[in-house]
Amino acid sequence: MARWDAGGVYSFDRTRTRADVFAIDTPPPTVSGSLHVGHVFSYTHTDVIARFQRMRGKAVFYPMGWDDNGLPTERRVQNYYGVRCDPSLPYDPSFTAPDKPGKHAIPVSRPNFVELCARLTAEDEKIFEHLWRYLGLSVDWSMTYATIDRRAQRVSQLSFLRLLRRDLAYQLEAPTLWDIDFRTAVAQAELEDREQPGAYHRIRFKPSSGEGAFVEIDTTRPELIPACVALVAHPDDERYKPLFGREVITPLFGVRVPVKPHALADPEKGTGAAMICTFGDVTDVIWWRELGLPVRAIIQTNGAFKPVTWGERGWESTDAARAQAQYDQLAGLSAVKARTRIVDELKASGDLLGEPRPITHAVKFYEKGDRPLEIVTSRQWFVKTMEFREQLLARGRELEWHPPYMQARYDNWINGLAGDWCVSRQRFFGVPFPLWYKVRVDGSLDYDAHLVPGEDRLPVDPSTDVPYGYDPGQRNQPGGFAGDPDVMDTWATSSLTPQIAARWEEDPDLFARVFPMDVRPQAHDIIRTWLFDTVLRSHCEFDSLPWKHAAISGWVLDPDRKKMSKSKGNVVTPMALLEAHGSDGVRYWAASGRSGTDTAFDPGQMKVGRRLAIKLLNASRFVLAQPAPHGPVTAAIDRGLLTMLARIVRESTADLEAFNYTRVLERTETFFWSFCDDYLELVKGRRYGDQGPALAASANGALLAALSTMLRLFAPFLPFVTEEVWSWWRDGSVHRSAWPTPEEVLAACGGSEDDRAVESLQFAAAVLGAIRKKKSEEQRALKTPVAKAVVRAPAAQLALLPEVEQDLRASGLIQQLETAAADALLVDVELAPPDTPGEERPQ
RNA sequence: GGGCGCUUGGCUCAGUGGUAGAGCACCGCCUUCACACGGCGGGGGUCACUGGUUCGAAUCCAGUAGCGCCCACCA
Repeated sequence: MARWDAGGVYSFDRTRTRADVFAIDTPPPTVSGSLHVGHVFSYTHTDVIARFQRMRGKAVFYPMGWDDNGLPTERRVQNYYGVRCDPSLPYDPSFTAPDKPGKHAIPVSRPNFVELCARLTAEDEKIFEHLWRYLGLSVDWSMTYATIDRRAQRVSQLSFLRLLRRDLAYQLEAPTLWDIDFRTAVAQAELEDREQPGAYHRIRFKPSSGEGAFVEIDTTRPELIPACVALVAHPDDERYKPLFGREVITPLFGVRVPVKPHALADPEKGTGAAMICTFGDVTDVIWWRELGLPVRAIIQTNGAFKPVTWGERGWESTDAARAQAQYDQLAGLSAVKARTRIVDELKASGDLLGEPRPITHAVKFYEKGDRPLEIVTSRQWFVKTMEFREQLLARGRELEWHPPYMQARYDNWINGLAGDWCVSRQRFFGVPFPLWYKVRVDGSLDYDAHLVPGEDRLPVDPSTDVPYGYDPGQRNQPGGFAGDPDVMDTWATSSLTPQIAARWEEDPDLFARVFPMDVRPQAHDIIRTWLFDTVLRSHCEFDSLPWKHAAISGWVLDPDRKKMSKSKGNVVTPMALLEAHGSDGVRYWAASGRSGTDTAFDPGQMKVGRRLAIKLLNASRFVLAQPAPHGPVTAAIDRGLLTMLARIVRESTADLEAFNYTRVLERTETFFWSFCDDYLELVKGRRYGDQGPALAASANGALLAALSTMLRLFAPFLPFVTEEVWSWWRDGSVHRSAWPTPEEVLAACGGSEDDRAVESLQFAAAVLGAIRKKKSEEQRALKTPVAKAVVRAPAAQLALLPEVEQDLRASGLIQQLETAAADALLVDVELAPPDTPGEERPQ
């Protein structure tokens, strides 16, 4: 490793033009988590491609980023140091974190908190880099970035301001998906469904006229009755048609709400009528918006029912005193507790019909959260995506997907988009929105009056920096300014990794040499987030794809076919693996996993990889012990070997260009083993001069050419062992050597392919195999001489015999060799008697 | 509900029109002068199921089932 660094083997040559560059948009791993075997797996895939392209002569732009931005870091810092962020506190320059977290979290200011985040992530990054180097990633370590560093912040804020200037970013107060524990908005892309137990409650609503039947609905969230603003049913539903336009009275609270028709109401579900609340789920939001309903919000940002004085606008009740009394019981409670309470009240009032019927249903969660999402009205920043849907689908078709079927996930996601991208988060550790608002004389914020910094000032922190034309004393004062308190979604920054790594608008020369990049390697679970968002940003800013290829890797599954993850406790630490099986061994296993395919964690394969590396070491030692000069390759089986190898080189080059690395490794390995088992055995005697110097030179020439080629074919997969062997006899690094070409291999044996020579080699190997089989069947030592061998074969094959006979006699220890015509190859083998003393090599 | 992928020997997987393959595991043999962190050999599969196309199907087409994943406005 030290040698690679010292020689600048992996340095990016920025004098090269775009056509000679291969640029990789390396995924920045989340440093707050630990690296697991899945990282080793997918990063190896990328490294194989990087090494191949480098040997092909490309200047490989292979940076490394650290994703230290966002909630995972916040959470880790909170737990590691035992602190919590309180933005209202002033910065304390003398603050030092305790060695161990105490019982109670220590409140610290936002700048102090951010300092702790930076300190901890810096330590994590060192550990990560060590592992990557140990694994042998051919990253240019002079080009690292972190998603929270100044460069990333600058790019992130710059890109945001550009979107804002073009009206592609906007602010809106609207119902937003909200995590009540993290107390932040979350985006559609961060949702996941989880099966949760719940129960249908059948509730009756009294007609406001006092006449006619009660209207019954089923709901899983009866606690939201005070937030009910309407009932809804399908427009064609005969049962409810007469009710459309009329009003009903909510139970317990006595609020008059209309009955409305809407096509989304499913007559098959429940009673066919549903309660619309502000807001129980995303369907409520659609109904509320499309039917123009009022808001009766009751859930606060912490998930508790907010205190309400009944009688506010929109909260009229036929019995305000009763409504207030009912509601006072709920105020301050969580949704779950409120549900229990209200069910008791409904039972008492007779408005709950029958018992709740338990069900299991999918509920939306923030993917990192522990409690179901609520929908809370708040002011958030959005980036326009809906209007670009068709164009983004076209970008998806333009992108080359590996494997191709992964494009379906991208299309699926775009076709399912429900709204623009909410990019603001009510968190502390992240890239701040680079703007301020004017404060009106009455102290309220004028959100339409942004104050934005010049691009040359970026990055800014609006909580400490001051907009032009103002002085710090005017912060939060009437007539003054106030900083936007939010930070951006981590994906808002991560979606700019090509721009960050390529130093957009900072180093235009570099940017022009590497952007758009060649490949984005990533896993399939973040196509809807990272890949999609990156395409969006590039499309908006540059009207182009950010890269030409998307190389999608699968997951590593444990033997039970479950995704390996920390929470399941089935993760093996990567460092222990690398130490146990060797980096080449682990890489061998990883490289056997095809693009997009989930792969079983398999230490057995790592052992095989290590064995291959050792075999390569030993075979190389044999090849390089050149007992006679090497010279022109003339013998048939030597030319056959190089012809086969030339074909493998041709196929492997095409496969690696197409990101199909598994096939290359498999094919090269198969060739190498037959090279060891058959070819080396066949030429062993000849190369020592048994058949004279010319034929010895032919064997040695072929051995050297084959070894040189195989080492280079293996180099992207097994960088350590190949570099070691290369250093025994060649100058420089194998990883900077030229990728082999068929022409180069054939040049060593006369310049053209030779089918007949290939057949000769295969024929000789088959005869040798038959002799070995006989010895094995007879349970005799391999050094047992063959008293007599009769090769029965078609005439065409027998015609090949003279060219390989001497090699066969020597390697098979054949004393008497005869031939006979036959339809297919069959070898009669007669071994020397067991007690024959002359178990020695015939001359 | 829509979509994608997978289903080949005990295990992990190649193989996409022409007589079923590899590695691991298993069994047997061999300390051969590159390699016992080794080598050689062997047993083992009606290629999920049904139908179709074809001279011929693991391979192409249609459908079915199971598993996994992605997506969706699941009151």
